[in-house]
Amino acid sequence: MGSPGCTAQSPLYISHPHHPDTRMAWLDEAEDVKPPRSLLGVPPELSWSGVYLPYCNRLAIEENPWVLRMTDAPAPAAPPSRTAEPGPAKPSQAQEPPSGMEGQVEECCLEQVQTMVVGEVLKDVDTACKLLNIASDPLGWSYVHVQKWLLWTEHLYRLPQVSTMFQELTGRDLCSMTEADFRQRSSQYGDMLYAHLDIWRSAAAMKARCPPEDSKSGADDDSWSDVMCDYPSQPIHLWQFLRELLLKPHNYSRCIRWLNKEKGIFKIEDSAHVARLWGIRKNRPAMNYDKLSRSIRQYYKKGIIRKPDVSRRLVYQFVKPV
DNA sequence: TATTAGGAGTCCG
DNA sequence: CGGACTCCTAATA
Repeated sequence: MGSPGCTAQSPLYISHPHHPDTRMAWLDEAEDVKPPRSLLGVPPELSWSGVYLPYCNRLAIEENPWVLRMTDAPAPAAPPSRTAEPGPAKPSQAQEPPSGMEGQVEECCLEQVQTMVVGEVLKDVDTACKLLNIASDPLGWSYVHVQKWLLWTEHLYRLPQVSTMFQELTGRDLCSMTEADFRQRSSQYGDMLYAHLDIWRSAAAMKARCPPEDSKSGADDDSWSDVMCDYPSQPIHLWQFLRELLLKPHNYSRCIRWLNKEKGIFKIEDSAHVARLWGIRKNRPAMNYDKLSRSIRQYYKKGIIRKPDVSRRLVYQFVKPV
C-alpha cells in the first residue's frame, strides 16, 4: 500500500528532504501548521545559553537538516523523541548512568553541548546570511533584506505568510521594535519572530566580539567566501547559485549534489527544495522547479549548463566544470 | 505524474 | 538589452 507512513506523525510536518514524499506547501498554504510553541516566551534578556538550548532542542526536533544540523553532533545522538522538554533524555539502550560524579559529568557535558550548539547556531546564521546574501547584523538590513529574512524564517519554521505584516521596515526598525510591537503585527507569530531576530542579533554581536579567524582553522572542505567575494552583492545568476549549493555539501547535499565533480555533473535530489531556496534567494515566493528548470534550460544555448551525454532526470552538467 | 524541452510575453536593473 | 520569471503546449519516461 502506498500509505504515507511516517508523514502523519507530527502536525508540524510539511515536507522533508529525507522523505521521498515531499509535499510542497509554500508558505501561504501552510495554514494548518502551528509554530513551535516552545520557542515562545523566551525572554529576550536571557543570555546565549538561555536562549539557545530551548531553541536547539526544538530545532533538532523540527528537523531542519539543511539549515540547523544540531542532530549531527558527534555525540551519541539520542533518538529523536518528540518531546521538546530539555529534561534529561531517557537512555534508550542499556546504559547505566554513573551515579557518583553524575552532577559534574552532566554539567561538563552540558557546557560542551552548549558550546557546540552556540557554534552550530553561529554557523547556521552564517550560512543563511550567505544563502540570502544579507549581512548577519540585522541593523544593516534594508527593506529587501528584512523581507528576505522573514521569508527565510517562515520557511524555517513553516510559518504561514507573515512577511506582509512587516513591510516597509528596515533592519534598524526591526531592531528597535519591542516584542509587543512584533505581536501587534502578528499576534500569532510575532513573539517567535522576535525571538528569532534576537538570535541573529546575538550572533552578530558574538561575531563582532570574536573576529572570524576561521580562515585556515579546519579542514572545512569548502568555503563560501571566495564565491561570495566574486559577487559582493550583485544579483546572482542561477548557475552561480547552484554552484554555491553544490560547494556546500555539508548543508545541501540532500537537495543537490555532485555526481561527478570533475566533469561538473550534478543531480538535483529535491527539486522542490532547490526551487524554494532559489525563490528565497531571489525573493520570489512563487518559484518552483518548473520555472527554475526553464531558467536552467536557457543556459543550454549559452553554453553554461547542459544535459550530460547520457541524459538522466534531474541531472545536469556544467559545461565548464569548477 | 513529474520531468523535459522550448516558444513567447513580461518585468526589471 | 540580458537575465530571469511566468505561462504555455507537447513529448517522454
